[in-house]
Amino acid sequence: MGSQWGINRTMAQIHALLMTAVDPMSTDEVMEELQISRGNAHSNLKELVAWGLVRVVVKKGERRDFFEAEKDVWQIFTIVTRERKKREIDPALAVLQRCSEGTKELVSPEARAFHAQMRQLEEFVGFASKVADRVGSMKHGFAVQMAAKLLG
Amino acid sequence: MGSQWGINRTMAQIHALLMTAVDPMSTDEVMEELQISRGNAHSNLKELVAWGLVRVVVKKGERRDFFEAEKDVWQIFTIVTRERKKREIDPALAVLQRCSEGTKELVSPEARAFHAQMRQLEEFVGFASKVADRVGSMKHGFAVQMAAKLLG
DNA sequence: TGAAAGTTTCAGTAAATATTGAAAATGTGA
DNA sequence: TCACATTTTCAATATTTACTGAAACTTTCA
Repeated sequence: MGSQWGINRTMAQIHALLMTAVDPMSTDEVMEELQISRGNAHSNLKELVAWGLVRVVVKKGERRDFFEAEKDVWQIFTIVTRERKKREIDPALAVLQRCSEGTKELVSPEARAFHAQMRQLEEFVGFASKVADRVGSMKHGFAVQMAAKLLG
Repeated sequence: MGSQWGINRTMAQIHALLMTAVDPMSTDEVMEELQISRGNAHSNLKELVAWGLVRVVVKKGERRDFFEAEKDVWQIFTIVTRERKKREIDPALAVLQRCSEGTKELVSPEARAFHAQMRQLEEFVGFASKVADRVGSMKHGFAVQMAAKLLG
């Protein structure tokens, strides 16, 4: 499912596997189940942990690490919202601000059209940024209320 | 900018070029400006037209096609919202419905956990689908009101 | 009708990304 | 301290995706 969408196949597979697993799994179990190499399992698990979608669990008496996915759908959504904002919206906004700032003084018709276009985009992306912040920090209950209003 | 994000480099470049161009451009002008092959220019222009982000303009007395980008930022947003819903949310929802339907009757603890997880995901994606519909058909003015409430 | 202008297709190639597997590094208990 | 279990890194390779350029096709008008 997620492979449609920016995320690579293995990472999506591992996430799905952990989401539906009853207990935390070791790297070896993941490798075995999905028939992938150690390096691949390792790097994708690391990435999932970096996203906050998967947690490392230490079992007492066990030396190796076990992994467990966040299963609450709303939690997953807010994590992904925050990460994507950070990785996609924030850098875009920075670029747009430089573009519109750097062309502010130009006077040729083309330059003025360009500047106006950049300003509009900047405004929109800035708006998106604020919306993402709000949504990413909403509690589930509040989101449901919101939804009721929006869809009612 | 857009290359962070699912869209390939050339397509993003062409869109950016047309967005900031004052007049519609021909395939040859696009090729020349971006130093890309005819086939590449052609297929990406076609794709942009399929998305509805670019329109074909026929100039009288001119045989070849000219291309012009939608420049209104809110319009672009609603187009992208609708397209992505169609391409990402709808198919995902279909898969989830099959998953949860197909496991409804199973009784083993693992299967029940799996089913519950699928149900939750299905519910969430269904919600996302409705939100996308609403947002994708909002008028700009209405969205601004909404935003004011959300951010106020 | 046919030659010029323009568009579309597609097999081959290039570029970008993901994956492997083995070696190096790190941690742990005796 | 060493031997062993585990994690991490990374150069080589495989896979996927994008791009080229030339040929085939279509349209238009003299």
